[in-house]
Amino acid sequence: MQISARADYAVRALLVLASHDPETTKSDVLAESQHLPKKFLEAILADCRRGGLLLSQRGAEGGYRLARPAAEIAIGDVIRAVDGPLAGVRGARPETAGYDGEAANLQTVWVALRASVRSVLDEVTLADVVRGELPDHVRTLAGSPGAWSSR
Amino acid sequence: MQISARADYAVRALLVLASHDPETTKSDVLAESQHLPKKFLEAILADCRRGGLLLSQRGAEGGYRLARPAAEIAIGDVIRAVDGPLAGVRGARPETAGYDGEAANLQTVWVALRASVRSVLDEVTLADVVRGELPDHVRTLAGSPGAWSSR
DNA sequence: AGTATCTCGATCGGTTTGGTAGGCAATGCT
DNA sequence: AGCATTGCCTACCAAACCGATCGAGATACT
Repeated sequence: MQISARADYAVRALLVLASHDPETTKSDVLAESQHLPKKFLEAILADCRRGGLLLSQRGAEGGYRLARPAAEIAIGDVIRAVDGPLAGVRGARPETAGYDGEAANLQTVWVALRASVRSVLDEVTLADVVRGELPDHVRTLAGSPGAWSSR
Repeated sequence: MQISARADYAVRALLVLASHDPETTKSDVLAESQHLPKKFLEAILADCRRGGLLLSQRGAEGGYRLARPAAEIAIGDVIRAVDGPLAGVRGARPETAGYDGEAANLQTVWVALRASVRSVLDEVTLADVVRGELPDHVRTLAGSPGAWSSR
């Protein structure tokens, strides 16, 4: 249940792109404005391009731009592009589990967990984060007691 | 956002222990009844013991048993015992992020995500899963449209 | 004491992760 | 045409992690 460096960097870079929409921005600018390792970021941006989130332009005056409006790209889309499926059990999808005995109902828990994760990551878009206006559902979660303290 | 083999195995073993409560059960039985690699499971059970979830008895007639009633051990407790914090960003806690610029509000998203994960894993206990009676909140999530299909 | 169990600590090989380096391909400017 | 700029691909590397195992230490029974 960890957000990898790839996912974190990808989201941050796309947030910068979203705020510069629709002009193209070069990777240098993205890396410096969020203090990300340049070459590593390039590899991540390539994943986003292959995932259909980004368009790229080579050569001088080149750079990247969003393939869709920022309001139509969810955080979950970005994570899926760089890390694969949002949630899984031992590398596989929760619905393909096949537990028996006392663990028979465990599958339902994992499915509920995935649904819960999706309810956050698939509802928040890049535009939401840039504008600082998160969906009510997400604001409620972040404002619930103990949300900001470790456990 | 993956459930590791350690976490999956740990939960399944503790579910068996919960159903045998309060008698001690040896790792052999746990491994066979859920088809888990025996020696690997032992290492995982040791983590649970150090985490205060299990009591162990060495030697002949030894085995493991729950340190608390099954209704007072949440799935989240088990995962924390074997994998550390439930949710984090690049190995650190979400609240220690320190984003700036366009990503300033991203921290709130990660905190909401963690709260969402906790709302499932910290509300479901071992006893719930064994009895097949999950909290309403979790049943609603698992029953929501699309919860059982991949994306 | 001896022995059969059973847990515990250390270890190990392979994969993934985070990050770097260099060369090639495409584009625009002069 | 020639050159500077910028993305793209392959390879490489160290460190961490993951799944799994071996040998030793603790306990109970005879």
